[in-house]
Amino acid sequence: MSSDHSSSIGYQIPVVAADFKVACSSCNLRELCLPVTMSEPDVDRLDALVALRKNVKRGQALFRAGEPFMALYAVRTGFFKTRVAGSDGRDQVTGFQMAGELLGLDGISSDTHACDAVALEDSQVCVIPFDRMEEMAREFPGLQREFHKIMSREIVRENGVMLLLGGMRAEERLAAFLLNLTKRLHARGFSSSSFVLRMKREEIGSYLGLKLETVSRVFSRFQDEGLLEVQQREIKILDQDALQRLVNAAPC
Amino acid sequence: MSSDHSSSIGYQIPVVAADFKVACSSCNLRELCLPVTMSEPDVDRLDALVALRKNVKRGQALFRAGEPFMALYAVRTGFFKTRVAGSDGRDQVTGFQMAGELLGLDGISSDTHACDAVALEDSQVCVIPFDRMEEMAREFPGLQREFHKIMSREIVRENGVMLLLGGMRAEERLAAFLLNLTKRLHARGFSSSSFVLRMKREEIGSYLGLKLETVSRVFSRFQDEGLLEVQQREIKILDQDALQRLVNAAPC
DNA sequence: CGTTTGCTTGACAGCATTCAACGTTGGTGG
DNA sequence: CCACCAACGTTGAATGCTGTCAAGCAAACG
Repeated sequence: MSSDHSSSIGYQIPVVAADFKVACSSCNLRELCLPVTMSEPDVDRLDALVALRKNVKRGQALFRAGEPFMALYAVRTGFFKTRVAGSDGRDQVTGFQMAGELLGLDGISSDTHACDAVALEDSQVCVIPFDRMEEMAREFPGLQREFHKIMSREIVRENGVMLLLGGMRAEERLAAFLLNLTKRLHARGFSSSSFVLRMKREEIGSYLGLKLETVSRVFSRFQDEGLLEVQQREIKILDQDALQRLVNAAPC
Repeated sequence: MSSDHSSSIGYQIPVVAADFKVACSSCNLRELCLPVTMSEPDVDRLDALVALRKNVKRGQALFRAGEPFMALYAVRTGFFKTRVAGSDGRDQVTGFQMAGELLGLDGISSDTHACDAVALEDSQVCVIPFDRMEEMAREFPGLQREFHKIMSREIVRENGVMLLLGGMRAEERLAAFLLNLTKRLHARGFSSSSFVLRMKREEIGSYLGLKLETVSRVFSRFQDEGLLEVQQREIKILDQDALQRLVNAAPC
């Protein structure tokens, strides 16, 4: 949209014009992001790794399935969803990413992105050219190890989602989802009992293998039972233990 | 069992006694396994990476969730399933692995295995000490890149399973499962139209988020419709295109 | 202030699960 | 060799959870 406009006034504003030169060494997300285990002097060297930052407006795609894979992206601010498209138009939300989390790992396997990454609110990411990442991983064992851990963590996370999708009932799925959110928000210094959902019911439902009406109904049921308060996207967790018990509970 | 016996006759046969010293350079799975993209001389160096082979009898676990993570395992012969355990005893099969595929990637994230790997038939794996793998990956960009692709491929595979578990109906799930099997068997030089399932109905069901009765029913329905012949675990695909159409078909 | 988008709630239908019985296979021992 | 048992697979009938369809409401946006 903005590029349409710029071309109409006679010259093209390069994409990077809206982006920023930055440094890991001075980033407040260091403890959550790639450099988490790296020593001080090594992190300085990382500054050569993250070339620039990139803004993504709410609703825009950071990348789309089929596009060539060049870089990983670390979420700096904002919130993303990733989704894969089924052959018939169905799509499945495969994850939600917040500050400090990495996007684009799916692209490595075939040098082509396998999913879409869409910003759910105005966001900013650090662009990590993958070739350079691998070069530096060869030089810094700490970076190499951390990167492998991040990929493995993603595999383990998806294992957990498979468990959820494979056998849990609607209430258990939503409880697990909310507990996962609270945990990640807490790790980032936000309140884990009171927060605003960045995604709509339909996106939650897609992620959890439910229809949006079911998500809405379960929210209402949780509220009736006093487990939480819900008003549109505003959530207040009232009984975290009860949610935890739901996740642990046997199916029948 | 054999170690019980050996201790009863007065001395302990070390675990590695049943294992074998081996070389990637002379392995017939080179085109399917880790060294797939590596040049001839580099593969020779890989021989230092794969220390030994290990036999796993049908029903035995190669590793279990909670055990310390030390090595990756490349399936040489046989067939495995991986499963995660839900907190209440439910478990979810997260994958089936055949020759050339890697086991243990889940363990990297926390230095602890996150799932069980169980042999579905007498099997043999190559043991790849992970520390050494990382060392060599720093030395050989080709190995590094291939390893990253393998991890990414696992993430993409799980994305696909999420799509399947999240929105597909029983018939579509089983069709997708069978097509995936035929593809992998074909890549290994086996018939893709006639094969024997290595897993039971319950394990297929767990992987697909279905009960074993449903799996059985859908097999029967496919047979009635002339898509395949099924007799216990023996499968003969009669109409692969129809199965493909099922997977592509819209839900309604 | 009206329109659009997202959320909630109700009634009904459908697909998969549950429960149960029966059939088949393979191994063991009489 | 056959009987028996245990494990696995098949099939039927009934229940139930979630999906579907539809209407109404609330919030966001221009």
